[in-house]
Amino acid sequence: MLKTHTCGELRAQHIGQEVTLAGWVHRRRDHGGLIFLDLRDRWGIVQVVCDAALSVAAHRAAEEVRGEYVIRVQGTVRARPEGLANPELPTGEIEVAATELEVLNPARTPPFYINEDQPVDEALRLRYRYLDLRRPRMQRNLILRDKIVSYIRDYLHERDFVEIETPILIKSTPEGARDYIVPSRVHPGRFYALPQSPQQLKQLLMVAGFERYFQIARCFRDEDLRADRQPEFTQLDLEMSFVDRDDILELIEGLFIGLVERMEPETGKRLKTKPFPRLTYEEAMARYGSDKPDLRFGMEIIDLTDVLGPSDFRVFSATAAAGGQIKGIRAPGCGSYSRRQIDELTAFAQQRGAKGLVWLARTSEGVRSPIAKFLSTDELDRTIERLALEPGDLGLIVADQPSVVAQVLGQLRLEMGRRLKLADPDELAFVWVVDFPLYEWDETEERWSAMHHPFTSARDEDWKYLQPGPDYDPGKAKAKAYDIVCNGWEVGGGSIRIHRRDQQALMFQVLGITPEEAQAQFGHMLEAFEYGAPPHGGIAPGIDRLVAILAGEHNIREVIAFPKTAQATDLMTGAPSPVSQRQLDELHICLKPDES
RNA sequence: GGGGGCGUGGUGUAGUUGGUUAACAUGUCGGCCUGUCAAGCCGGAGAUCGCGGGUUCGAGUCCCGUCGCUCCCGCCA
Repeated sequence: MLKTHTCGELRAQHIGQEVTLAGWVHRRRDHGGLIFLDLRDRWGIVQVVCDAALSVAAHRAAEEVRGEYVIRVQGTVRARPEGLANPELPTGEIEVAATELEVLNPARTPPFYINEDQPVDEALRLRYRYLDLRRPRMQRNLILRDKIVSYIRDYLHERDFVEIETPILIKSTPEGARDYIVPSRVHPGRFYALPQSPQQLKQLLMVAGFERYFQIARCFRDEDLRADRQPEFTQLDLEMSFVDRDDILELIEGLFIGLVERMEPETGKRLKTKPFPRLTYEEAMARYGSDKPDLRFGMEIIDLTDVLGPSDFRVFSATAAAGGQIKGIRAPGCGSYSRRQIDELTAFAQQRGAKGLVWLARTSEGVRSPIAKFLSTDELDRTIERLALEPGDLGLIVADQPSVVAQVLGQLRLEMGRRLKLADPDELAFVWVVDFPLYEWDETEERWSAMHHPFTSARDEDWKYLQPGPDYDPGKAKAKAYDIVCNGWEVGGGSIRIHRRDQQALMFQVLGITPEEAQAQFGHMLEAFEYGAPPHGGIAPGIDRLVAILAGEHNIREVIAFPKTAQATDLMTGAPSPVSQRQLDELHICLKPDES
């Protein structure tokens, strides 16, 4: 090693020791005959004093040194003079008096500050990611990520799980997200796909008899990005045999509770409730307008259809008559919102599909609302009571089809929560959402599609909705599927799988996949199920999202060493980039004329 | 594919209803300086205001297009 100690470890106990340090020059303070260097390595910062009176050579070398130079220093640890300790620094009691200073490598002036936590344009950070990663924020986040992954591995190994790698080059399947595909050189015109998740492979590992499998798995989806979505991301992929839903839920709940509590000293994040509450999908949609509700605050959505449906206000009565809903939320203390603020909220609601937004402010005198004149005293009183409006509160009401009402009020709830700062940033509100529908209707393709994926089991009592016959009604079938949600982020999802060939065939039939197509695309799965597949199920929590939440970051790029931009490019390497004609030829690929 | 936001010395920002030489902080370079720790003091350099076009006597400012970054909708089994 080029160093005997790390910069961060030196304390008063080391006083008198000869040490050799190596690291980056964090800051330099030149007093003429005396130069102070703050030397930084991964473990911390220590002050090096280069005194011309002590070593002319070290002092002369320090005069040439600049920020981010890589240097090696030999010297003696000594106590700082009386009253000159720096309480801001863990090493602040001491300093290293340099006897020798060697520049291992000079550095150009960095394009942005490394020694200050000043905001920098993200494009610049990504272009010079290796410099960005030197900064304390990214060092902290990536080290936290390592601790989290390490905790997860320990937890699962203690419970007899086996970590098994699965291939990155696999077969493309039409279901789900758009695949990243890789051309085959050996087989002209054929392609591999990168896994959207190791879903089928982990199920086959259950057929193989491993019973408890996990993997910290990279997954790839060629879809547009979001703050919580990257084209490649990492999942804790996990599968167990001979389990039912609650076995998976209890395993993961134990993992997350233990993880959060272990990490609390450095994250400052604490659980809002344990054990985790459970909501059915229906409840979540009805009460929070979302299948990933932020439960750090209340502001539940209240059903007013029975109160306002019969009213003389045409919008309400017409909506109720058409099978729609009238629902509202209470925005505490917003009764004094100006016309302008109300207009903003109305525009917000309309952008999300509402035809309009009805508001109702309770004042000390009574009620102020554009629709007050259409409502009877009784209807008004019952609305106020149902919404629990206190004087000074604002009620926001939407009338529409249930999906629109949920969408709009769910978003409005989050928006009001933000405005009123109702969510505690240091609180983690985990919640299970269970009993998802097995299918959702795809409007554009006019067919049923799997809400989770086509290997998800229906609830035992719901298989009848898939059987051709009088009970056939796929929309009614609920799945043995579950999501773990935290602070409004979907942190993971899973299900109990189908393990019988007849049930899998039924599933494909409802999805409109013919037996021939099923054979071509999933033949290996169907065949495997004929060789003694155990009942099994699993879950796949997203590591990036989990780490981001624990790190207090609002974007998963902050917990990924080398992320892509929102346009799925890598500003550091320039990927994606053109390739040579020779490479294309080898792969039997011909570009369209306007795209080459 | 659609909508919103941002783009001004290396970095972070200011720049009024269009009006003289584009301002501030910090960094950077040079000088002075032996107890600083965001060191201090003095001096210097550094911007075709993302790019292209238009309106105008005059554009950082207004309009159109375009590029980049970002957030959201669609999409994400």
